[in-house]
Amino acid sequence: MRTVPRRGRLGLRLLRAAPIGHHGAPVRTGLLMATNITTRAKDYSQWYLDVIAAGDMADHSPVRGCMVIKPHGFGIWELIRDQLDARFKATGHVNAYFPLFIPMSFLAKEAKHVEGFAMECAVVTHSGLEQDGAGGLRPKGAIEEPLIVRPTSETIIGHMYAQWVQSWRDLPLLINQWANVVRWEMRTRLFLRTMEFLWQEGHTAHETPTEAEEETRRMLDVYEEFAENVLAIPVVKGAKSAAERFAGADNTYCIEALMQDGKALQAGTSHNLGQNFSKAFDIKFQTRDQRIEHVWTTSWGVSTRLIGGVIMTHSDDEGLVLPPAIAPVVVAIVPIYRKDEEREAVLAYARALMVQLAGGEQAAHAMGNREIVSMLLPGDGRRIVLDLRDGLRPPDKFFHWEQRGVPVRIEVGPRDLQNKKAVVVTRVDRAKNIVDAAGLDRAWLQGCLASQQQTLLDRARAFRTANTHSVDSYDDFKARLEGGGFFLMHWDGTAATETKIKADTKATIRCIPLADSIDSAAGPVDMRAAGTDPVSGQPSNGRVIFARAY
RNA sequence: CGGGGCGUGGCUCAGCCUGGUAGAGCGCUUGGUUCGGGACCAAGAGGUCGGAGGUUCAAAUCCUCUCGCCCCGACCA
Repeated sequence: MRTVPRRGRLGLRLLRAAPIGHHGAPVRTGLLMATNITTRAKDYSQWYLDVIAAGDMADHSPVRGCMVIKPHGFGIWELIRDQLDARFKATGHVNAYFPLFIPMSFLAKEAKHVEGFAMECAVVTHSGLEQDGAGGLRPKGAIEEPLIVRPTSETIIGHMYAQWVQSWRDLPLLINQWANVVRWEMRTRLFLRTMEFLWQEGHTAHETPTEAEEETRRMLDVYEEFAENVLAIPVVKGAKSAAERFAGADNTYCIEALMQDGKALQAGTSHNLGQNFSKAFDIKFQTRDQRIEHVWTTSWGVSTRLIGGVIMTHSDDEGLVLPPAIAPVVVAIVPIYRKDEEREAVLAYARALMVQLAGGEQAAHAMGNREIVSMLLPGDGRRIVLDLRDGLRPPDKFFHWEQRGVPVRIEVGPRDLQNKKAVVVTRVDRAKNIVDAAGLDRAWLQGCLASQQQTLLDRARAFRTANTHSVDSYDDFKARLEGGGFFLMHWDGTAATETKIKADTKATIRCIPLADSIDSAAGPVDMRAAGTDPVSGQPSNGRVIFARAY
């Protein structure tokens, strides 16, 4: 149930922005705060849902656990997809498409895989419908072998690879697919966990275990670089413990991020599947020395969950904050005028500004709403919009674009026209500045966006560092866990200890970091130094990251 | 799947206990005044109260079942 304060007739509009905002950074006061968004402090889960609603990103579907991704949310996904895809291509991968339906028998071929996914598979058992005699319909014919809707595609791709690979000359096989998958989840959350979600899954086959491991690590590096440079989300690369490993993998690597509420989010995974699937699906090749061997495979993926991670990393109590690199709209120009004479002059001024920002004359198009005119930024899919809606007054438009996370808002009115100025408001800090309109060109925009991108990454990194703690006693760990964050703690490497900690505290090993040193609130922490597991008292080879996770 | 909460115009909710012919605010439409951080006036449109059964002269209200959503647990990208 929503508990959002309703916008009152008088009183609530006078609420002021809290002096402490995102990540403790000061927020400029004097700006009204959103009244349709629950604050993070009051109810984090509700805040998350409110931000999505106010940002017009997604809607609930009539089917439980599924979501509709609305144009603004999908625009974010398109920018993620395109920029990731470019990185996959640059590392030698090509795209293909494998089918949604997988024969049920395929899943059974890899023992651990079936164990991991059996319970969350949607199963197609019938084809066709017939009247049920009570005004409704019922499934008609049972099909011979039930089909499962892919929860992931290792099996069907393994089956195909077995037919495509004969020789070492066919390797490596480097294929990615952009697809939807279905996992029958008990509990769902928009973007973070829905029954159907969009993702990419890379599936590669290699000649040697070394190559497969290199590929696994290479794609992990791609994810890390992408998360930091495009999503502005700092991540820790690491290996999963056996308990958290992908069903069917020899080794799973991941990138882990820390959300504003102190919970961890697995943002991407890369698996070294060894020969598990090649043996299950008989993917064999003739080696350079004329032996027959099974290939070594990998798989790696990121999903629409990344959007949830972006929301929970950057957004504030005023709504969505987007890293400019994935903002479908980067600039919203809001014209301000009173009289008709002013209107014409201001609109002409605003239009000229839009052209100047876009870097030259080009066709403008209505974006959905006929009164919102847009120009594409040359060279990428992002837009500058000019908000000509007559029915809304400027403040309404300010909130509209602010809550959608648009990085730059430019207000132009009669005073600006007279002085050749414009009011520029940046989303990351809500700072308002009056600047010379002549300087607002494409180069300026690129600089402004780059600077906001950097601010977001720096801010998120500082937050993570401040919420990363080295702990040496179990009591200390348990005491501080409620405050959230990453906990760097010694672990004896046994599943028993891991299970006990999870049962006691709900915290899990997020990863065994690859880095030798990790920054904590108290300074760099040596992850490799030997020590003692505070839970079991057994010796430990190094620290791992514990946290409560999404 | 267990525990809790909730389904009433597009949104947020009142009405339910104590049955009697459906309300408010916001939003939307039209006209006017407005417009630099969520305006105001006037006139309108819009709901068989999640669904199905039942009790009753009469059900948003009582009973049963069911569907969905949110929160908390067990499982997961």
